[in-house]
Amino acid sequence: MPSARGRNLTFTEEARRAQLVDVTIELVAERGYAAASLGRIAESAGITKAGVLYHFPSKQALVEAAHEHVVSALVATVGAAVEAAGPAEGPAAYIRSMVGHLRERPRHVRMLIEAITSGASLTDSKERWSAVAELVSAARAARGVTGEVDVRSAALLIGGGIDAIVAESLRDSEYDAVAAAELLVEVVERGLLS
Amino acid sequence: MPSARGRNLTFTEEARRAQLVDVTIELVAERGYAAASLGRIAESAGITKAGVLYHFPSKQALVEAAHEHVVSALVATVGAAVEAAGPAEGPAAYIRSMVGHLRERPRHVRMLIEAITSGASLTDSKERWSAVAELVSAARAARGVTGEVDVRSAALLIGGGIDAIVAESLRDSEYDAVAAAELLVEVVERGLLS
DNA sequence: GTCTATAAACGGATAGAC
DNA sequence: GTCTATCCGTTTATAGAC
Repeated sequence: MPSARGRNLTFTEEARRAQLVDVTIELVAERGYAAASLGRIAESAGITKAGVLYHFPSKQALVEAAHEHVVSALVATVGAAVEAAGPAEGPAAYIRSMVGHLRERPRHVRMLIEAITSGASLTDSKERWSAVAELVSAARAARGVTGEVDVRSAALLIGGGIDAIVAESLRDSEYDAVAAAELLVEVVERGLLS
Repeated sequence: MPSARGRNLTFTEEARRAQLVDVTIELVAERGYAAASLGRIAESAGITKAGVLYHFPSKQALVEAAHEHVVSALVATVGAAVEAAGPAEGPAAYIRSMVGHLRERPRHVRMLIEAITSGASLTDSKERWSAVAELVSAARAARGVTGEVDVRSAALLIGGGIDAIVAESLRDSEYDAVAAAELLVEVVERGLLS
């Protein structure tokens, strides 16, 4: 894959880039976006500000790379889980895999939050809920459920529930996110899929 | 009420403080926390940076005052609505008043988001969900519902749903947040209160 | 009460040495 | 490929005039 630098990357370059993306995610996660300055990123990586800017043309490019990395990991996991499940179980698979994936990657969660609140162009809200809305529609069709439901709102409620569960398990590691996800699945089944 | 400055405030001081809190909320809402610098706040208020720091000892103090203002308005509205409703209708009243209040105050929403993501000490997550959890418990008792439910998770799902609805209506003013709130009420009734 | 002036630190980014 | 050195803008905050 050609890189953002317009040529192929050497192995060491690739490794450095990956390391920089990694420390960026960590810094954003632990101390917030504002604290993730070039200086601190460089320090965490063991090089200097200028060194960082050799690998990425600007701080924004680095942050975007970090954001992309996090999103790619998420969609890969969740996409596979949803496809593995049948249409009738799509929403449940989505909920379980989202909660499972994010619960195991607290640093990714912070990164996603910052990206969303910073009005990131990458995070089209519609992109998220419309995919979930289709899962809901497909599940209702597969189950032969009659009646009308606003699938957009249904999707938003599912997404909001997931966010809340993940956020809580981030704050309190004792919180049983898996059980909460099962409750959400049940509520969705009873309230939206029947 | 004695002020943070350790004495009573004159009327003009009070007015200035209120104005500064107001422009702070507006700036945070429109351009994000990072863009709400002392300089821009001062400019928006028609005075200078030093002038701002006469009224508030630091930028952080000003931001905290703005945050408190927003939270106070929210809890006053929602608290009244919940008390006006009976125990059986507590969760529904909570959902409707939260969505209604925040939908009418988009700037407050942004302020709240920034406060939460900035790891504000003021926003004890437990403080929010435990109050809602009690509403759920009371409603179940008032309705004579049997069976066990994790009220903490129930409260989190309600809160997450509200957040998602409000966020969406913030992004798309065409979105029917009131109808979405009714869907959430219905889902809660069917999935958590029966 | 609000101003000017200024300090001191930090932000991202560039040039050029090695 | 990474460093030193530097630039320039911006930030919060203070001192002291008016």
